[in-house]
Amino acid sequence: MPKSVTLKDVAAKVGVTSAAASMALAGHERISERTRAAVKQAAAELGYVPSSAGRALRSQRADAVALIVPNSSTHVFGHLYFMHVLTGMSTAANAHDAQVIVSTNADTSSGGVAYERVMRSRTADGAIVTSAAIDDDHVQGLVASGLPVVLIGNYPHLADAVSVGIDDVTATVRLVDHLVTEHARRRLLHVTGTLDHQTGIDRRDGFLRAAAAHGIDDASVIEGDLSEDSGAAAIEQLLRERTDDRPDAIVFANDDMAVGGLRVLRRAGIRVPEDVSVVGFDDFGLARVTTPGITTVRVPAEEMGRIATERLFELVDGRRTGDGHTELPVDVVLRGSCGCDDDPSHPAP
Amino acid sequence: MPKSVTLKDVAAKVGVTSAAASMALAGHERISERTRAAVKQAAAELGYVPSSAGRALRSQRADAVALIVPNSSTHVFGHLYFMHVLTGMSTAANAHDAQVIVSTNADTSSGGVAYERVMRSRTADGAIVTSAAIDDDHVQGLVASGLPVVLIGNYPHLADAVSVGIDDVTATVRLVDHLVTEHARRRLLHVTGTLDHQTGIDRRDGFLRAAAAHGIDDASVIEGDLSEDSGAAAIEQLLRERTDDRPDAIVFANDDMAVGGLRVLRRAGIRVPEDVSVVGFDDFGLARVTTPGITTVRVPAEEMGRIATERLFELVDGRRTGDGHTELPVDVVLRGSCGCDDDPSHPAP
DNA sequence: CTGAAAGCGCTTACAG
DNA sequence: CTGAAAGCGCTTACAG
Repeated sequence: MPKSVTLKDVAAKVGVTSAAASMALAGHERISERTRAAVKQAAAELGYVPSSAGRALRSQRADAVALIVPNSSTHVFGHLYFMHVLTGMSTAANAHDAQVIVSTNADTSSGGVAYERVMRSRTADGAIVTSAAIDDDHVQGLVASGLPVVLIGNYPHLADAVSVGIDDVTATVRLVDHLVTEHARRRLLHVTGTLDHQTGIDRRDGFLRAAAAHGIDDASVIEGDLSEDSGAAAIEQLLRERTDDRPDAIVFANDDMAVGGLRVLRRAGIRVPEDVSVVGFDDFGLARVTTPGITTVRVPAEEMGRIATERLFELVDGRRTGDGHTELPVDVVLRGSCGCDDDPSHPAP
Repeated sequence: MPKSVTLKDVAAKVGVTSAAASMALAGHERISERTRAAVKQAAAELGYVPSSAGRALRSQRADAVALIVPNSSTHVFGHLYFMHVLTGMSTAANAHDAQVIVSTNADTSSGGVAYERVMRSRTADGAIVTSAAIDDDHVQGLVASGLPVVLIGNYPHLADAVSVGIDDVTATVRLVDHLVTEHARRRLLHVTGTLDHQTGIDRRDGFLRAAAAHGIDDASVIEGDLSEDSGAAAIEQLLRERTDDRPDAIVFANDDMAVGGLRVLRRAGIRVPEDVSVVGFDDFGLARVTTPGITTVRVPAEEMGRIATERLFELVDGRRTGDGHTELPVDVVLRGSCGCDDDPSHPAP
């Protein structure tokens, strides 16, 4: 049982009131230097640490920010993406002496419970929401309520929200440009992400727009759900339904699906990149490790988490009004799966 | 600005005191059923959610548990391992209506700040500590202080700690047994993990013990640090220093290093598994995705996180005394890198 | 200038 | 049985 050392204990040891001790620790002018030093020493000796509950109640501030993850399914939660976002959040939160809370819905049925509880119980001063579906009412509600919220991603229908994201359309256009220009691919297939998320729509639109710009009007699209299995299923469907005139380039909306697709292609004896180019999206770790490595777009998830959290503190501190979108640049990472040389250098130790 | 709805607001709406409203919401007998219903309805209408600070201050309980990650380096933090542990923690914490706090040291120099602050500020009722080094004084201090702490891993020198882990020695023995018995490998190399962590020592000891049991007395060992690069560096060293009598089986202390090693072997034109068998440890995601897939030990990280958190709540609630180790079973997962058939089935959707 | 009360939101132990 | 005070730990606004 931790006998919590309270401010009163520190004060008693020095012989002042707890109010005085509080001011002394805060370095307040009105406390004599002598007393300040004595209080600080007593606090150190007793191992005093302010009670977060007491401080929070008094200051109406939790000194904590929450990461809200809409669906807690292992599929989504297991994603390296969240680890990167969380790392970025931690960096920013540490700089502000704030805690990071991770909030998940236990099951999908419980809907917005994680949202509501974290926010209104004032357990956190604000929240980062990522991977929210376009029609997720809870996000709408949160943003509309005026609570400090920063979204990661693009939410064109929530114009007055603060958000941080990348340009999925342009990034996908660059992938397609590369396939057409550098590798002379023209029979294009796109396996989409979840189309109830803006990223899914944007990457598909980028694909279609780029194909059209190159005068390719028979580009095809299969719907996926970002899981490795759905990537595999899409390619199985392709091989089953189209025995000739198969694509010579496949643009997967993320690396997980590309991994599943590569597996099916390999089993079918179709060579990558000789017979078909493959590209993915994300570069959170998988794409570097497959054979061949997957050409992809590197999404700066950690930086997104960090910047989103900085924006959130600006909001919480009232240093910023409640709108504005920050767009981060992305890089296309060329590896073997598109037909480029697989990066022969190995990362410096 | 979130105009927090307080218990007083709810009480005022119904015309009772906030004390009465509190009891009504708690379903206390002494409040008439009629009033109870009225209060509950008012609370719902106003969107009342209890203030976590008020409740925490009063009840001396934060209803939160912390995951303490000793070194925040991206290398460690980025690991899928933590995501799995965090998922398990969330499951258990949700069941107890508690929040999950992730606490990291901003930089390695700041030592035990994350430990001390989280715990003594009573921001969390207890903590899970994972991946702590053997000589980490902070862990010792935490455990000794009597605060509720559950460790993930094996800490033989902290006999009175509550911990959850696997048997790394036996698991590694099983890997070696497989290589020797099924694939007739006898020229064995082990690339270790970090030897200031018990897992590193245990996996090395398991390797050496199993080799000896098979009458192999020239098994060799190279020290690694669990990073992909150190796996690559170990194999580069091997190829440089030993031009003949090279190993026919390499046991990496984790999958990340095995990935780095596979890359170097492939560039050197050495075939896996024909020329050399490779096995790893962890199975957090990478091992399934390489070509060939990596034979490995599946560490039940999510379950470890879940069970550790359940133990922690037992400790916090006083339902358990402060010692005892829970050992979880592990499975060896056979894939192509050891010489077994690469799993031809693909996971059911 | 300094001492000590008030009050953040909550719930339980006490007084009536 | 029920009303309302007390107090968790903190810090600021107020009284002296």
